[in-house]
Amino acid sequence: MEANILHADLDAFYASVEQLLDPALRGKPIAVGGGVVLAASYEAKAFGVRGGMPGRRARELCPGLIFVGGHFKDYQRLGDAAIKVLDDFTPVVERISIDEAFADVAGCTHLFGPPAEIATTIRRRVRAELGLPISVGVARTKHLAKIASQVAKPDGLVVVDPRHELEFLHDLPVELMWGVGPVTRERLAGIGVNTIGELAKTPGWSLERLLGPAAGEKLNALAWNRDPRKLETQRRARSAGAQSALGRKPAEAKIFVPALLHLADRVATRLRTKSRPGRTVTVRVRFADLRSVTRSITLDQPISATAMLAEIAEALVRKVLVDHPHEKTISLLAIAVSHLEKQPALQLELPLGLADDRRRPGTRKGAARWTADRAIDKIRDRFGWEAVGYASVALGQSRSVPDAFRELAEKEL
DNA sequence: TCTGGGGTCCTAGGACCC
DNA sequence: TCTGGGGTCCTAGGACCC
Repeated sequence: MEANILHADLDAFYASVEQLLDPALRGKPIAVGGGVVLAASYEAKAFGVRGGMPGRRARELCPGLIFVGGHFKDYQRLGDAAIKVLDDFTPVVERISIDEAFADVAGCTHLFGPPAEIATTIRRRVRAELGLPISVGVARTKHLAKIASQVAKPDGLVVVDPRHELEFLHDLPVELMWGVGPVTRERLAGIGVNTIGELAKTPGWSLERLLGPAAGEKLNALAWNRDPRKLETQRRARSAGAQSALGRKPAEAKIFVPALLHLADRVATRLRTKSRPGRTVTVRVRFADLRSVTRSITLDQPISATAMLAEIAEALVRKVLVDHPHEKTISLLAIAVSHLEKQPALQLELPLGLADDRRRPGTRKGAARWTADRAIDKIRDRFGWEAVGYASVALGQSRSVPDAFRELAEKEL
């Protein structure tokens, strides 16, 4: 069995793009974002600056930190271009995010040489054609290839010889494994397990007791590099959602009703565009102390109408507030739709003549809404998102992340 | 003026059916 | 009639990833 799986990962992607576009930023600690750090350059990471960190905290850690506004269109363009380089070698590419993908080169080594050579060519081309550093890991399994690319960073290549997989793996810390975050790392440390080798030696029943049946089984398999996963080139999204941090707002209808309408508009429009209505609606309400609560309902029929989604979300939020009568302040609202179905575009939520029951959204009211949504979708197709809709005044001021950044994170439905 | 926004998967309890 | 078991779906919460 050869090491045919590549994992390619652009280094500090957004920050590298900024340094590419503005040479004055090269070699300097920079952060993309403002209120919150969306990405940090390696120079900034050296000071402990991390993605997701509040801007103020980042400035404390790194006094010379330079904040730059995001060139989101360029991120999309350059991320796509980098993945396209992989596509030139093999059709078996699984894109994980804007800046990261797996490729299986088993079928093309006769054309392009051994996997390590292909990886070297990919790195050279991305550097020459796009001006960006990219790290690549090469191994026999996805999990190992992913770890190898992390080890290779920044701007490196690591090939794991199939004869020496466990030697490579077992000295590494457990948190390099896919699926081991802060909580699991601490739990493992509690039983004296810090490296992947120590994890491999831990009996299965012990891991299962500590982490649950699925995680125990999975981690043991990964620690011995028994990772049977194949590349999935055509993954469909299983849910779609939108959220908005509100700062601190009173838990009142005049706040959450318009905010939910705005979120429902974002989500439902995406569902309609892709003809993927969904049956389960989930809302999340975060309180002032950052604890959050969810409520969900699963409908008999899938929905994608903006007003319908907004109404259901509103009912669920009211349920949350009834269950938490002492919470007077909310700091975030979220709507997600799951159990997505695939329906022919013209069949969406046409009136079915059923009673006006919340679980049966195909009502007479539904017909008018369907028409209204279609009208709004059409206007936006021609004149852009801002031309019409439910732009929320309530969200206007506190919107901390540009819409363009949200769109980068959206998965293809 | 105390931390973003998009996702995936797992768990556990309860309802319900066979 | 009572008891039990298995499977599936729903709901709420949580860990994790980019």
